[in-house]
Amino acid sequence: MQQATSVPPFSASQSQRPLVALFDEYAWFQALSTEHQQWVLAASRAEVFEGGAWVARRHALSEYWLGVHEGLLKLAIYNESGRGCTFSGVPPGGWIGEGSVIKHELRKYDVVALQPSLVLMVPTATFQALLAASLPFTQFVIHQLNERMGEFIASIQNHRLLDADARVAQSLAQLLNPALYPNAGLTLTLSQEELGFLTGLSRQRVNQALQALADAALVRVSYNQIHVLDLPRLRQVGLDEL
DNA sequence: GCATTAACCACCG
DNA sequence: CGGTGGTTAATGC
Repeated sequence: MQQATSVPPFSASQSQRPLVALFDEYAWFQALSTEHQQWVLAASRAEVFEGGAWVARRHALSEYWLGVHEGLLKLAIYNESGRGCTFSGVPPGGWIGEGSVIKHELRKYDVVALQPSLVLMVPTATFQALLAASLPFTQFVIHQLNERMGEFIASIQNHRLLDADARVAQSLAQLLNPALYPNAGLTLTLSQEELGFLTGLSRQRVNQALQALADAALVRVSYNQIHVLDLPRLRQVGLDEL
């Protein structure tokens, strides 16, 4: 894995569209006053990361609040021997890193791009200023933290109570949680190996589970992609027996 | 028995 | 070629 191109000048993004068009897709941005929107646009930037690139490193200063505009990120920890532990995947529409930004802490996990990704980067100072000045922004952050807390609790429950097939189903469903990831589509470009890291299962077991879910017409699997056909039923897999 | 691991190979891009 | 994924045999719980 290599660092992606990272020269952060003050200017707007090097990518195709103007920043305002990117940010305007997010409800929290639309809820800001015009003045507060200008704060964001003046200080933020968009950056493209290659698949496999580090977006942020554990133990580094959290300089940005990160939004996934396109692609897919994951939150994970790697030890010196290269063994990793994946906590969460973050599809388009997801915003991460409030915790470290709010607490002025070093980042507690690595952020890796699993696919070529366009990431919106809001500087820590801007985030703090919005939190202090904007009620809509504060409400959004509380909602976001609350929603993700629920997801992590569900993750622990899934891990301890559900069989492997249901755990895979729940992990996929979590990646499509509209409250956290409003811009995620129904197709995930994600290798079965990565889904194994995400669920704590072997690649082979994930493959079995995906075939079972495909047989039940809940998903369709193709090369490096998983297409969700029936999200409501996928969400329900394994939970009826609890 | 069921799941994981390693190994091998075929296929896709 | 490298990444992905289907399969199998050995091993572990």
